Formats: sequence, structure tokens, C-alpha cells
Amino acid sequence: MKKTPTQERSRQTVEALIEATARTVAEKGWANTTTNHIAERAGVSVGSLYQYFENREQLFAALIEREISLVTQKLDEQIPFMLKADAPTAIRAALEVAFAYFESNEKLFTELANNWQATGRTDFVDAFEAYMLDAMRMFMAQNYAAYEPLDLNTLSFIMSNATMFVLSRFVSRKPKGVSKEALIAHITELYALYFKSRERK
Amino acid sequence: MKKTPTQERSRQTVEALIEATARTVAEKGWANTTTNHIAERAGVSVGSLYQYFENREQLFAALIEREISLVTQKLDEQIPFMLKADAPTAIRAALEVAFAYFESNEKLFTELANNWQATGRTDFVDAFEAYMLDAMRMFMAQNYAAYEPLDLNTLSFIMSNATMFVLSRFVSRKPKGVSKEALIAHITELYALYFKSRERK
DNA sequence: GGGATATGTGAATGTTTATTCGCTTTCAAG
DNA sequence: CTTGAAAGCGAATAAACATTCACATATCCC
Repeated sequence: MKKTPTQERSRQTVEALIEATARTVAEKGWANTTTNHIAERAGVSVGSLYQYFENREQLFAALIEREISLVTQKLDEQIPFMLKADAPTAIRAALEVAFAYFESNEKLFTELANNWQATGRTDFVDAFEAYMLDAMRMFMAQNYAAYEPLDLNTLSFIMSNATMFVLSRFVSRKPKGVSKEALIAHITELYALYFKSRERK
Repeated sequence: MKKTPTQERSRQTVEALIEATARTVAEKGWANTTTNHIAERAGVSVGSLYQYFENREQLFAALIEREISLVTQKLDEQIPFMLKADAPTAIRAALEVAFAYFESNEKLFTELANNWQATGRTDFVDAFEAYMLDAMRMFMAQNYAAYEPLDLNTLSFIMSNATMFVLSRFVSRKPKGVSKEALIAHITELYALYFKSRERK
């Protein structure tokens, strides 16, 4: 962020700008979202926008960050429960959180999923991957006696990316012949079978 | 395509344009690829470009189509082998084809992976999904006695999307702590375990 | 050959928007 | 109350490119 807002007034401006971006993106798509329109919608001038954001793209990045932080917050809430549960239950719980989030604003989420890559920034997903790796480490630490050693780096890389993109594609495309329930069930089983195969006998 | 080239000369022009697009995209990225530059590089005028493509984006779409057709061709070559093999062997063979393709031109592939979504077109991946579903159906038909009925729609949706995006992300990001070999081994096992669990006893 | 059709040309156009900057208003501290 | 910093303003700018079009050349077919 170009300039850090110190007063309350400006903090609200920044928030209003991000929220206006979210709404506009959900409505018209990121490609058709202009800085002037965002500013207008946020009830401030374009000049103010450029006080806090270097450029148009940084605004989009800020929006993504806000959304990711929302999801991880939701996931955090489930962690105590997941740590006590067995693998299939924990996996399903995480999937359901992700689904609920995607469904809370499909249009916005689809736009984010379709455009974040074009920003050239990878830190968004990197952060999420790191979060998942961490979560899996915690789970394993809790259940260390039950499983053989796993290559968690590879496993979490696969699982976080696979899940993220499969869900994102499901929500944005609504494929025929695939129901939400079947999707959750299959992904859960796919992962759970792997863990089961690594249980100490 | 705006106008279909009938003479040999124009067919070469179209090819030159797509090839010029591929090279430029690999070098500078799609965002920095201008129509004028493509035309120049292809050795034709911008006007000619617009004889055969409605707009800049259609050129990008044509490039993606070309690349997808290249991969499916490579996969086709493996199909006879895969049909005779067991599930893990078949899965691994497909993964290796995909990897070989991605590695043949990482920069180009990464750009395609990062920008196809912004075109708003879904048919590219839809076609690939359909291809995978078909391949799985063939495999199952060949081995129908060995497995319980599977929800192939859901399964192929998950597997094709998961694989595509995990590999694409691996190639474009080179994550620490994850090797190509480990990745292939884990994905193979993940899927193979699922099939195994559905074997008739 | 010659008419018709296909292909090729590239300077000029026009539109679109991100970004700037000189100026005003608001705030907070002393 | 004063004053310097923070926040806000929005008309004007400026650059970038995609796309067009009036004209030229090549190819095909009779």
C-alpha cells in the first residue's frame, strides 16, 4: 500500500474502496472494473484511491488478500474440531468450509479465481499452501503414533492445489453429472484412502 | 475464425501468426503481446491478422487450441499401452506425457495456464475434461470385470482438473521441497488407491 | 487474357482509462 | 487558535493499442 492510513477517516476510505471493488467485480468482472467507477461507488474521488494504492492492480490484490483472510479465519475456527477427529472427518470439515465460502458469493469468487493469476503474483496461493502445510503438520503431530512418516511437502502441495482448483472449477462451471455431495464424498475418500494406507498396523 | 483461409498462402499466414503468437507470449507474456508485434514477427501486416481473427483474443484462443491438440495427440499415442496396463501404470504413463509437454516449453505453458481463464472461454478445459472422461470410460470397459461401478463423471472431473492444475502450478512455481518424481509418485498412488479400493474381491 | 476472388498492406483513427497534480478541506496536537 | 500534516478532490493528461479501410497484389478459373 502506497501510504498507510493513520486516521480513522482514511481507514474507512480504504475499506470502502475494497468493498466497492468487491461489489463491482462481482457485477461486471475485473476486466470491466475501472478505477473511476470504484472511486465513485466508494463515494470518494479517484485521487483518494491513488493515495492508498499504487495502481489498479494493487486494489485487486488487496481484495484477494481480504478474501483469503476470510477463508482462513473460517478454517481456523474448525481446527480444534479437526484435530480431535479422524482423517476423513477432518477432511470433510475443511471441504465444507471451503464450499460454504465459495457459495457465499459465487460471482465474486469466480472472478477472483479467473484473474488472480494474471496479476503475476503468487504470494496469495503460496500463503494458502503454507497454511495447509501447517494444518497438516499439526494434524500429524497430534496423531503421530498412528501414521508412518509422510512426505507432507508433496502431499500438502497436491492436496491444497488440487482441492482449491477442483472446487473453484466446480463452482464456476456447474458441470453436468457432478453433484456437490458426490464431489465432497469423492475428494474426501480419495484423500482418506491415502492416509489409511499409511496407518501403522 | 473470421475468414477461413482457402489457398495455401493464407494457410501459411495463419500458421505463421499463431506461431509468432506462441513465441512472443513465451518471451514477453500475453499481457505484453501486441497485435502489431505479432504481425511483424510473423512477417505479415496487421491487416492480414484481422482477415483471419476477429480480435486479439481469438488469436490467443487459437494458440491454446493448438497446444491442447498437441497434448491430446501425445496422450492418444499412449492409449493402446494404457489399456493393456493396470491402473497405476496407466495413470503414471498419462502423468508423464503431461509433464513432458509442460516441460517442453515452460514459459509458454505458464502463460497459457495463467491467462486462459481471463478469456472467459471454458471450452478449452471442457474439451479436455471430456477427453479424460472418455479415456476413463474406455479403461473401465476394458476392465469392467475387475471393478465395481464407479461414478466416472465425478471421478474424471476431479482427476482431470486436479491433475491439470497441480502440474501447471508445479511447473510454473517450482515449489521447494517437492520433486517431480515425488509428485508423480504421489498422484499416481493417490488415484491408484482409489481404484484399488473399488476392485471386486 | 481477363475477370473475379482471395490475400495482403500499414498509416491513420478513435477510444478507453489509468494516473497525475495543484488545490481545498479536515484533523490533531500544542 | 494556529499550524503542519493528513486526507480528499476531480478535471485534465497522455499514452497505448486494437482495429479499420481504401487501396495493391496475387491466385484461380474460364
